[in-house]
Amino acid sequence: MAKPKIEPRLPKGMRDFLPGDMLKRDYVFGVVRDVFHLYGFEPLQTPVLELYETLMGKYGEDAEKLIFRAQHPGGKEELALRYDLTVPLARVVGQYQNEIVLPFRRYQMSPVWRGERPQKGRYREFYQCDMDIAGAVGQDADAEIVSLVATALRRLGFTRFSVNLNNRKLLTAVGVYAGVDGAALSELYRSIDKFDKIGADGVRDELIRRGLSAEVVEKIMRLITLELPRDEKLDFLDEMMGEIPIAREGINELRQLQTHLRQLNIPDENYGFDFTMVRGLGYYTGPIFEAIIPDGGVGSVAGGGRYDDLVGLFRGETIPTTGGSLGIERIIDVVEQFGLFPDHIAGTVVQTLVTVFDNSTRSESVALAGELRAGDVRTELYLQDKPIGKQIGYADKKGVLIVALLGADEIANGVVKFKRLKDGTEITVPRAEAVQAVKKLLQ
RNA sequence: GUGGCUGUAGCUCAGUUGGUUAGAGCGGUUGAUUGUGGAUCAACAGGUCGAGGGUUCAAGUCCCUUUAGCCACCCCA
Repeated sequence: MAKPKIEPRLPKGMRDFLPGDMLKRDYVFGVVRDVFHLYGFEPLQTPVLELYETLMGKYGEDAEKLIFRAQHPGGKEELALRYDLTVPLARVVGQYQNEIVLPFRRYQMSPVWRGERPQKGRYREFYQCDMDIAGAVGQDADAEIVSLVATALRRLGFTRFSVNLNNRKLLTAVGVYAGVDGAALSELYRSIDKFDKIGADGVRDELIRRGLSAEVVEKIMRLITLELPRDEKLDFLDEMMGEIPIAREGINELRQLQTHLRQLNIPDENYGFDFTMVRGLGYYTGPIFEAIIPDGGVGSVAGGGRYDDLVGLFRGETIPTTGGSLGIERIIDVVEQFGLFPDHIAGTVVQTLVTVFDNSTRSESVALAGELRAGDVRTELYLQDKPIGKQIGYADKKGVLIVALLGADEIANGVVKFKRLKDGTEITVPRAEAVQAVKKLLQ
């Protein structure tokens, strides 16, 4: 074999999805899309490229170093690949004030790009599945998002999962309670967020290392590591911090959220409170959530929360907004890991391969393929000149369920023979009944 | 940005304290079998051993540099 002139390879952190992968991905995207529609969310698509200035100043300094710049020679606009779907949404809500009626529910399933060092489960191009409601203040809106996430996970076949709830306002209150604010507060969040990874002792050590007094650290630890039944956690927080206005606000919001989730019939075991859960993005202002699948080994599979100030950056007024994102790449991994793909997601879309015996029968095979397609049978016509055994072998390797055999004998008798490969069943039927016969064999 | 591991056939990988012509499995092609696949058997094709430099009589193997990939940290989905 001659060495190819160009070595085939991908840019760092990019992936190809071969047909077998795509069929699985399309299935997951399809389930999720149906759930979006079920909850009344409308599709939105925005360009891959945004003006650089649209993206700047939204994600924080570190994140912005990861934004891909995009330019063509002589280009006058400063362009960049979108970093997420939330900022484009905010731009859209600011830009189409005549067309968009609030509250605006939209979803978007699209790739985003980040110039990070790739590693397991992290790529430079990956899909996000975002749903957001712009222009809704109440916790009924937050509950819609959480409920949607729970429904999507259920429909994908997960039963044991938990949506963990917290509130940015409570985290702020913890800071007040502990006498920490400003930059030290975000450091504090960062440490608390590591709770899952390094445990209570690890967090305690880190907080002390950050210069907090032992007394303050103990106060914080007691608050965030509550080992209480869910329904008592908020009461306890209320007792401890109820005097702090922002805490009272946060607690009330979570109470309302919980009430709405009950009304929406979300099973009790599928949500709970976790006051160590922080969420990275800086723009959250109210209730936040993260969905975890036990034993999934991938961290959270969905997350989101309320961010009341972001959209206002693109519009003269504040538009309270809440939303979330399904970690679709991780979800696909876990669906695979748990074996939750339905049987009909096979390695091919082809239901029937029409074989060609030789050039004298080719036109009849072509005609048969046309007839099967007219009958809505997904049909591939064999395109090379090879022995019939090779053609059947090709179908078998590819995972095609049925082959159509149409030789001189069959043509002379006006019939066609179908063979189901998994069990070798063969039936011969008149041409007029071909579609019917295939559909029967497929069952 | 920091650290660790790994680069040998299309893919997954062996390759001994340095020693003659670098191997296996899978995959590919052809045939045993010109109207019937999976199994088996046989044959064939396919390699500047990531790149560059060094040590040595001799380097896939040892040393240095470099590059790419993977993993962990940071951060995040």
